[in-house]
Amino acid sequence: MEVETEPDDKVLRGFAGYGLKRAWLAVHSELTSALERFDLKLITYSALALIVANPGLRPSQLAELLALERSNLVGFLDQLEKSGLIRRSASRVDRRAQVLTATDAGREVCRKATEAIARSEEAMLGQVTQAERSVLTGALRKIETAAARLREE
Amino acid sequence: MEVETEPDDKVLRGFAGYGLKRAWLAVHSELTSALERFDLKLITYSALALIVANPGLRPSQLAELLALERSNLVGFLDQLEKSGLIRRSASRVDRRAQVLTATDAGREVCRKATEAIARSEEAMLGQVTQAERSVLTGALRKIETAAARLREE
DNA sequence: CAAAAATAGTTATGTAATGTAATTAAATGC
DNA sequence: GCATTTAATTACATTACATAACTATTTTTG
Repeated sequence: MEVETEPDDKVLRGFAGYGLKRAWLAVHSELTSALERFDLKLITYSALALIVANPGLRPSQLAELLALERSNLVGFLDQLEKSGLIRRSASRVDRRAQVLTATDAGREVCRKATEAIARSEEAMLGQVTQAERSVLTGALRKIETAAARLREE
Repeated sequence: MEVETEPDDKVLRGFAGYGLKRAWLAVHSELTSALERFDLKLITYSALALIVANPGLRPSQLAELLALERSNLVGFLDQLEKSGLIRRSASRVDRRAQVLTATDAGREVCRKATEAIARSEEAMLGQVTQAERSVLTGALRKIETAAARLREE
Protein backbone atom coordinates (compact mmCIF):
# COMPACT_ATOMS: atom_id res chain seq x y z
CA MET A 1 0.00 0.00 0.00
CA GLU A 2 1.09 3.54 -0.74
CA VAL A 3 2.07 5.42 2.35
CA GLU A 4 2.30 9.12 1.51
CA THR A 5 5.18 10.40 3.59
CA GLU A 6 6.40 13.96 3.76
CA PRO A 7 9.63 14.43 1.83
CA ASP A 8 12.65 15.13 4.03
CA ASP A 9 16.40 15.63 3.91
CA LYS A 10 17.31 12.95 6.46
CA VAL A 11 19.75 11.28 4.07
CA LEU A 12 21.82 14.45 3.96
CA ARG A 13 21.50 15.39 7.62
CA GLY A 14 23.82 12.50 8.43
CA PHE A 15 26.67 14.43 6.86
CA ALA A 16 28.45 17.08 8.87
CA GLY A 17 29.11 19.00 5.66
CA TYR A 18 25.41 19.43 5.04
CA GLY A 19 24.67 20.73 8.51
CA LEU A 20 27.69 22.96 8.23
CA LYS A 21 26.50 24.50 5.01
CA ARG A 22 22.97 25.03 6.24
CA ALA A 23 24.15 26.64 9.46
CA TRP A 24 26.74 28.77 7.73
CA LEU A 25 24.25 30.04 5.19
CA ALA A 26 21.80 31.11 7.87
CA VAL A 27 24.51 32.63 10.06
CA HIS A 28 26.06 34.46 7.15
CA SER A 29 22.75 36.02 6.28
CA GLU A 30 22.13 37.16 9.84
CA LEU A 31 25.61 38.55 10.43
CA THR A 32 25.56 40.34 7.10
CA SER A 33 22.39 42.09 8.12
CA ALA A 34 23.84 42.94 11.53
CA LEU A 35 26.79 44.65 9.84
CA GLU A 36 24.74 46.51 7.28
CA ARG A 37 24.38 49.69 9.30
CA PHE A 38 28.18 49.92 9.65
CA ASP A 39 28.64 49.64 5.90
CA LEU A 40 30.68 46.53 6.52
CA LYS A 41 30.51 43.09 5.04
CA LEU A 42 31.60 40.02 6.95
CA ILE A 43 34.90 39.99 5.15
CA THR A 44 35.64 43.68 5.59
CA TYR A 45 34.69 43.45 9.25
CA SER A 46 37.04 40.50 9.67
CA ALA A 47 39.86 42.39 7.99
CA LEU A 48 39.23 45.47 10.09
CA ALA A 49 39.13 43.49 13.32
CA LEU A 50 42.41 41.79 12.51
CA ILE A 51 44.07 45.08 11.63
CA VAL A 52 42.87 46.60 14.90
CA ALA A 53 44.13 43.60 16.82
CA ASN A 54 47.39 43.39 14.92
CA PRO A 55 48.60 46.91 14.17
CA GLY A 56 51.25 47.05 11.49
CA LEU A 57 49.96 43.92 9.81
CA ARG A 58 50.89 43.59 6.14
CA PRO A 59 48.31 42.70 3.47
CA SER A 60 49.99 39.40 2.68
CA GLN A 61 49.89 38.41 6.34
CA LEU A 62 46.25 39.40 6.54
CA ALA A 63 45.41 37.33 3.48
CA GLU A 64 47.19 34.39 5.06
CA LEU A 65 45.28 34.80 8.33
CA LEU A 66 41.93 35.04 6.56
CA ALA A 67 42.76 32.20 4.19
CA LEU A 68 42.00 34.24 1.11
CA GLU A 69 43.99 35.13 -1.98
CA ARG A 70 46.00 38.33 -1.81
CA SER A 71 44.38 39.47 -5.02
CA ASN A 72 40.96 39.27 -3.44
CA LEU A 73 42.05 41.26 -0.43
CA VAL A 74 42.95 44.33 -2.49
CA GLY A 75 39.37 45.43 -3.10
CA PHE A 76 38.35 44.91 0.50
CA LEU A 77 41.24 47.03 1.74
CA ASP A 78 40.28 49.66 -0.85
CA GLN A 79 36.81 49.79 0.70
CA LEU A 80 38.11 50.09 4.24
CA GLU A 81 40.59 52.75 3.22
CA LYS A 82 37.99 54.72 1.26
CA SER A 83 35.72 54.65 4.32
CA GLY A 84 38.57 56.07 6.35
CA LEU A 85 38.74 53.07 8.68
CA ILE A 86 42.27 51.96 7.85
CA ARG A 87 45.44 53.40 6.39
CA ARG A 88 47.91 51.77 4.03
CA SER A 89 51.39 53.14 4.57
CA ALA A 90 54.76 52.17 3.16
CA SER A 91 56.84 49.74 5.14
CA ARG A 92 60.22 51.06 6.11
CA VAL A 93 61.87 47.66 6.08
CA ASP A 94 60.49 46.36 2.79
CA ARG A 95 59.69 48.78 0.02
CA ARG A 96 57.37 46.27 -1.67
CA ALA A 97 55.22 45.93 1.40
CA GLN A 98 52.57 48.01 3.05
CA VAL A 99 51.74 48.46 6.67
CA LEU A 100 48.11 48.44 7.73
CA THR A 101 46.80 50.43 10.66
CA ALA A 102 43.32 51.32 11.80
CA THR A 103 42.33 54.95 12.15
CA ASP A 104 40.57 56.22 15.27
CA ALA A 105 37.31 55.98 13.34
CA GLY A 106 38.24 52.44 12.34
CA ARG A 107 38.80 51.38 15.93
CA GLU A 108 35.52 52.96 16.96
CA VAL A 109 33.52 51.31 14.18
CA CYS A 110 35.24 48.03 14.94
CA ARG A 111 34.26 48.27 18.58
CA LYS A 112 30.60 48.95 17.79
CA ALA A 113 30.44 46.35 15.04
CA THR A 114 31.98 43.79 17.35
CA GLU A 115 29.25 44.50 19.88
CA ALA A 116 26.59 44.04 17.20
CA ILE A 117 28.14 40.77 16.08
CA ALA A 118 28.32 39.58 19.66
CA ARG A 119 24.62 40.32 20.14
CA SER A 120 23.71 38.43 16.98
CA GLU A 121 25.86 35.52 18.01
CA GLU A 122 24.24 35.44 21.39
CA ALA A 123 20.82 35.35 19.76
CA MET A 124 21.86 32.53 17.45
CA LEU A 125 23.64 30.52 20.11
CA GLY A 126 21.09 31.09 22.82
CA GLN A 127 19.97 27.47 22.88
CA VAL A 128 23.53 26.14 22.83
CA THR A 129 25.10 25.62 26.24
CA GLN A 130 28.61 26.77 27.08
CA ALA A 131 29.83 23.18 27.12
CA GLU A 132 28.32 22.59 23.71
CA ARG A 133 29.84 25.78 22.36
CA SER A 134 33.22 24.67 23.47
CA VAL A 135 32.80 21.30 21.76
CA LEU A 136 31.47 23.06 18.67
CA THR A 137 34.43 25.40 18.42
CA GLY A 138 36.91 22.61 18.95
CA ALA A 139 35.25 20.32 16.44
CA LEU A 140 35.06 23.05 13.81
CA ARG A 141 38.75 23.75 14.28
CA LYS A 142 39.67 20.09 13.95
CA ILE A 143 37.53 19.72 10.85
CA GLU A 144 38.99 22.83 9.26
CA THR A 145 42.51 21.60 9.89
CA ALA A 146 41.84 18.08 8.62
CA ALA A 147 40.03 19.33 5.53
CA ALA A 148 42.79 21.81 4.74
CA ARG A 149 45.38 19.08 5.11
CA LEU A 150 43.44 16.85 2.72
CA ARG A 151 43.27 19.64 0.17
CA GLU A 152 46.96 20.36 0.13
CA GLU A 153 47.91 16.74 -0.51
CA MET B 1 59.99 47.86 24.52
CA GLU B 2 58.76 46.46 21.24
CA VAL B 3 57.72 42.84 21.50
CA GLU B 4 57.39 41.41 18.00
CA THR B 5 54.50 38.99 18.21
CA GLU B 6 53.18 36.87 15.41
CA PRO B 7 49.91 38.21 14.04
CA ASP B 8 46.94 35.99 14.78
CA ASP B 9 43.16 35.79 14.38
CA LYS B 10 42.34 35.17 18.06
CA VAL B 11 39.90 38.07 18.18
CA LEU B 12 37.77 36.39 15.54
CA ARG B 13 38.13 32.83 16.77
CA GLY B 14 35.88 33.71 19.67
CA PHE B 15 32.96 33.96 17.27
CA ALA B 16 31.18 30.81 16.21
CA GLY B 17 30.44 32.41 12.86
CA TYR B 18 34.11 32.73 12.06
CA GLY B 19 34.89 29.12 12.89
CA LEU B 20 31.84 28.10 10.94
CA LYS B 21 32.95 29.94 7.85
CA ARG B 22 36.49 28.65 8.03
CA ALA B 23 35.37 25.07 8.50
CA TRP B 24 32.72 25.28 5.81
CA LEU B 25 35.14 26.74 3.30
CA ALA B 26 37.64 23.96 3.85
CA VAL B 27 34.96 21.26 3.85
CA HIS B 28 33.33 22.67 0.74
CA SER B 29 36.61 22.58 -1.09
CA GLU B 30 37.31 18.99 -0.09
CA LEU B 31 33.83 17.68 -0.87
CA THR B 32 33.79 19.47 -4.20
CA SER B 33 36.98 17.72 -5.16
CA ALA B 34 35.61 14.37 -3.97
CA LEU B 35 32.61 14.80 -6.27
CA GLU B 36 34.61 15.94 -9.26
CA ARG B 37 34.98 12.51 -10.80
CA PHE B 38 31.21 12.03 -10.74
CA ASP B 39 30.67 15.31 -12.56
CA LEU B 40 28.64 16.47 -9.60
CA LYS B 41 28.79 19.62 -7.55
CA LEU B 42 27.75 19.71 -3.92
CA ILE B 43 24.43 21.16 -4.84
CA THR B 44 23.68 18.72 -7.65
CA TYR B 45 24.72 15.83 -5.45
CA SER B 46 22.39 17.05 -2.72
CA ALA B 47 19.53 17.36 -5.17
CA LEU B 48 20.18 13.91 -6.60
CA ALA B 49 20.38 12.33 -3.16
CA LEU B 50 17.07 13.89 -2.14
CA ILE B 51 15.38 12.76 -5.34
CA VAL B 52 16.66 9.22 -4.82
CA ALA B 53 15.47 9.26 -1.22
CA ASN B 54 12.14 10.91 -2.06
CA PRO B 55 10.92 9.54 -5.38
CA GLY B 56 8.21 11.65 -6.96
CA LEU B 57 9.45 14.81 -5.30
CA ARG B 58 8.45 18.02 -7.02
CA PRO B 59 10.97 20.80 -7.80
CA SER B 60 9.29 23.25 -5.46
CA GLN B 61 9.48 20.75 -2.62
CA LEU B 62 13.11 20.10 -3.39
CA ALA B 63 13.89 23.81 -3.38
CA GLU B 64 12.15 24.09 -0.01
CA LEU B 65 14.15 21.18 1.42
CA LEU B 66 17.45 22.55 0.18
CA ALA B 67 16.61 26.09 1.26
CA LEU B 68 17.25 27.55 -2.16
CA GLU B 69 15.17 29.59 -4.57
CA ARG B 70 13.15 27.65 -7.12
CA SER B 71 14.69 29.74 -9.87
CA ASN B 72 18.17 28.59 -8.92
CA LEU B 73 17.15 24.97 -8.87
CA VAL B 74 16.16 24.96 -12.53
CA GLY B 75 19.73 24.94 -13.84
CA PHE B 76 20.83 22.24 -11.43
CA LEU B 77 17.98 19.99 -12.49
CA ASP B 78 18.88 20.70 -16.11
CA GLN B 79 22.37 19.41 -15.43
CA LEU B 80 21.16 16.26 -13.70
CA GLU B 81 18.67 15.60 -16.45
CA LYS B 82 21.19 16.18 -19.22
CA SER B 83 23.54 13.74 -17.49
CA GLY B 84 20.75 11.19 -17.50
CA LEU B 85 20.66 10.92 -13.72
CA ILE B 86 17.10 12.13 -13.20
CA ARG B 87 13.90 12.50 -15.17
CA ARG B 88 11.37 15.30 -15.07
CA SER B 89 7.90 14.05 -15.87
CA ALA B 90 4.51 15.68 -15.83
CA SER B 91 2.47 15.36 -12.68
CA ARG B 92 -0.88 13.72 -13.24
CA VAL B 93 -2.54 15.61 -10.42
CA ASP B 94 -1.27 19.11 -11.18
CA ARG B 95 -0.47 20.11 -14.72
CA ARG B 96 1.76 22.93 -13.55
CA ALA B 97 3.96 20.59 -11.56
CA GLN B 98 6.68 18.14 -12.42
CA VAL B 99 7.60 14.88 -10.80
CA LEU B 100 11.26 14.07 -10.25
CA THR B 101 12.64 10.55 -10.30
CA ALA B 102 16.14 9.19 -10.47
CA THR B 103 17.13 6.90 -13.32
CA ASP B 104 18.98 3.64 -12.69
CA ALA B 105 22.17 5.45 -13.60
CA GLY B 106 21.21 8.20 -11.20
CA ARG B 107 20.75 5.81 -8.32
CA GLU B 108 24.06 4.12 -9.11
CA VAL B 109 25.99 7.39 -9.31
CA CYS B 110 24.29 8.54 -6.12
CA ARG B 111 25.37 5.38 -4.33
CA LYS B 112 29.00 5.74 -5.39
CA ALA B 113 29.10 9.48 -4.76
CA THR B 114 27.62 8.93 -1.31
CA GLU B 115 30.41 6.47 -0.55
CA ALA B 116 33.00 9.01 -1.69
CA ILE B 117 31.43 11.71 0.46
CA ALA B 118 31.34 9.37 3.42
CA ARG B 119 35.04 8.63 3.00
CA SER B 120 35.89 12.33 2.82
CA GLU B 121 33.76 13.04 5.86
CA GLU B 122 35.47 10.29 7.78
CA ALA B 123 38.86 11.75 6.88
CA MET B 124 37.76 15.21 7.95
CA LEU B 125 36.06 14.08 11.15
CA GLY B 126 38.66 11.53 12.13
CA GLN B 127 39.79 13.51 15.17
CA VAL B 128 36.25 14.23 16.30
CA THR B 129 34.74 11.68 18.65
CA GLN B 130 31.24 10.30 18.23
CA ALA B 131 30.06 12.23 21.26
CA GLU B 132 31.51 15.43 19.84
CA ARG B 133 29.95 14.77 16.45
CA SER B 134 26.59 14.41 18.06
CA VAL B 135 27.01 17.72 19.90
CA LEU B 136 28.26 19.32 16.70
CA THR B 137 25.27 18.20 14.67
CA GLY B 138 22.81 19.28 17.32
CA ALA B 139 24.46 22.65 17.83
CA LEU B 140 24.57 23.33 14.08
CA ARG B 141 20.90 22.52 13.83
CA LYS B 142 20.00 24.82 16.71
CA ILE B 143 22.08 27.62 15.26
CA GLU B 144 20.56 27.20 11.83
CA THR B 145 17.07 27.35 13.27
CA ALA B 146 17.76 30.35 15.48
CA ALA B 147 19.49 32.26 12.70
CA ALA B 148 16.70 31.53 10.25
CA ARG B 149 14.15 32.70 12.77
CA LEU B 150 16.07 35.94 13.31
CA ARG B 151 16.21 36.52 9.57
CA GLU B 152 12.51 36.16 8.99
CA GLU B 153 11.59 38.67 11.65
C1' DC C 1 -19.50 30.44 -12.05
C1' DA C 2 -16.35 34.26 -13.28
C1' DA C 3 -12.78 37.16 -11.59
C1' DA C 4 -8.94 37.48 -8.48
C1' DA C 5 -5.26 35.53 -6.09
C1' DA C 6 -1.90 32.09 -5.46
C1' DT C 7 1.28 28.53 -7.17
C1' DA C 8 4.75 25.86 -10.36
C1' DG C 9 8.28 26.18 -13.32
C1' DT C 10 11.04 29.19 -15.92
C1' DT C 11 13.89 33.20 -17.76
C1' DA C 12 16.59 37.18 -17.20
C1' DT C 13 19.52 39.84 -14.56
C1' DG C 14 22.48 41.54 -10.84
C1' DT C 15 25.66 40.97 -7.02
C1' DA C 16 29.16 38.97 -4.31
C1' DA C 17 32.74 35.58 -3.21
C1' DT C 18 36.34 33.11 -4.89
C1' DG C 19 40.00 31.38 -8.02
C1' DT C 20 43.67 31.92 -11.75
C1' DA C 21 46.95 34.24 -14.56
C1' DA C 22 49.77 37.87 -15.57
C1' DT C 23 52.21 42.45 -14.38
C1' DT C 24 55.47 45.50 -11.88
C1' DA C 25 58.69 46.50 -8.43
C1' DA C 26 61.64 45.09 -4.98
C1' DA C 27 64.12 41.71 -2.20
C1' DT C 28 66.67 37.42 -1.73
C1' DG C 29 69.76 33.60 -2.95
C1' DC C 30 73.38 31.56 -5.35
C1' DG D 1 75.36 40.05 -11.04
C1' DC D 2 71.64 37.23 -12.39
C1' DA D 3 67.89 34.09 -11.48
C1' DT D 4 64.34 33.31 -8.35
C1' DT D 5 61.03 34.65 -5.11
C1' DT D 6 57.85 37.80 -2.95
C1' DA D 7 54.36 41.90 -2.42
C1' DA D 8 50.72 44.22 -4.22
C1' DT D 9 47.93 44.75 -7.98
C1' DT D 10 44.97 44.13 -12.28
C1' DA D 11 42.10 41.57 -15.26
C1' DC D 12 39.19 37.91 -15.95
C1' DA D 13 36.25 33.72 -15.31
C1' DT D 14 33.28 30.94 -12.42
C1' DT D 15 29.98 29.97 -9.11
C1' DA D 16 26.44 30.70 -5.66
C1' DC D 17 22.71 33.21 -4.56
C1' DA D 18 18.90 36.69 -4.68
C1' DT D 19 15.16 39.30 -7.14
C1' DA D 20 11.82 40.38 -10.48
C1' DA D 21 8.98 39.26 -14.04
C1' DC D 22 6.47 35.90 -17.22
C1' DT D 23 3.35 31.91 -18.58
C1' DA D 24 0.42 28.34 -17.52
C1' DT D 25 -2.21 26.45 -14.33
C1' DT D 26 -4.88 25.84 -9.98
C1' DT D 27 -7.34 27.57 -6.07
C1' DT D 28 -9.99 30.91 -3.79
C1' DT D 29 -13.71 33.87 -3.33
C1' DG D 30 -17.33 37.09 -3.96
